[in-house]
Amino acid sequence: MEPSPTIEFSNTGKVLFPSLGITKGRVIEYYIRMAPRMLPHLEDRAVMLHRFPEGVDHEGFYEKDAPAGTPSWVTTAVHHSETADRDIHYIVCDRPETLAWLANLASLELHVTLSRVGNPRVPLFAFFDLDPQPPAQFPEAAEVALQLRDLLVEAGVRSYLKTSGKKGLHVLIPLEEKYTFRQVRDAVHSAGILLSRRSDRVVHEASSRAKRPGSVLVDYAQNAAWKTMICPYSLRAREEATVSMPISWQALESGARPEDFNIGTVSSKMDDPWRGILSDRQEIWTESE
DNA sequence: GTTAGCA
DNA sequence: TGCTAACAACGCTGG
DNA sequence: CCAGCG
Ligand SMILES: [Mn+2]
Ligand SMILES: [Mn+2]
Repeated sequence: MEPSPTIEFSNTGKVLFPSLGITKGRVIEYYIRMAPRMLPHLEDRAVMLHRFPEGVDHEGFYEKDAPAGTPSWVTTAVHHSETADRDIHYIVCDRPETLAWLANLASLELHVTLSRVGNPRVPLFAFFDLDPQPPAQFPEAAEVALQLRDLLVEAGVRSYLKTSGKKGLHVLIPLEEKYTFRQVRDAVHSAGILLSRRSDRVVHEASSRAKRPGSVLVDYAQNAAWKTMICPYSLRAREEATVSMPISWQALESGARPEDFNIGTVSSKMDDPWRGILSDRQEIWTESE
């Protein structure tokens, strides 16, 4: 075991969300207080950072490879990227100190893989990424999410919902660790096709011609090894400092909105609508109709 | 935001 | 020692 | 194979 780390926080007064005056210190405090909720989703997964050292009004950058200066107590896992023909040393955020260190790097957004870093080809979830196509907004995504819920209920599946923190919604189904991404992606795609038959609002392909304005895309392509999803409770790099928030289906029906959940309103004391998700492992459903 | 490299 | 430039993503699909 | 997208 490495010695207990001490982290030197820098520029804690620097404003990262100008329109709300939120400083980096507030961001660090947020991630420290949310660590109990976030670590179960981070501790054995690769993480990708979306960093904004100059704040959300400036361009950010993604970071996968652990940067020079990564402390020795930070866990990393090597993966060889075929595309880039190089090794990537993914950060594995398996302790609160790592979360605090990432926050100090101005990693406003944390994106996680859908599989364990030690078993990257086996998905932990089926992931429905619901993307409203302008001028469609959150209400349209909510309408489609509720239709998707009905379809999944018919198939006997328990599903879990979160806001993306932007305008979309994410629906997850935790799985037995025995499927390939191909199997899961195909099942999500099929459900998208079925949903598009039931609702004119739904589109199931991301091609530019298929993405009709005002529709909601059921984006199945995110179900792949080394693709990522915004981590539950991660901040989003938006002016409003919103959070990707796990919510109940009941809350969605009652008119919950993405902007209800932000750095000022979210705490780890709130009820957890995702309690038990990581042990609620289910079989892939088979659709009828 | 941090580090490597150079004056 | 102090300053500054460089650097920080890739997997997947459609065409 | 490349461009575009998330
Ligand atoms: Mn999305
Ligand atoms: Mn998407």
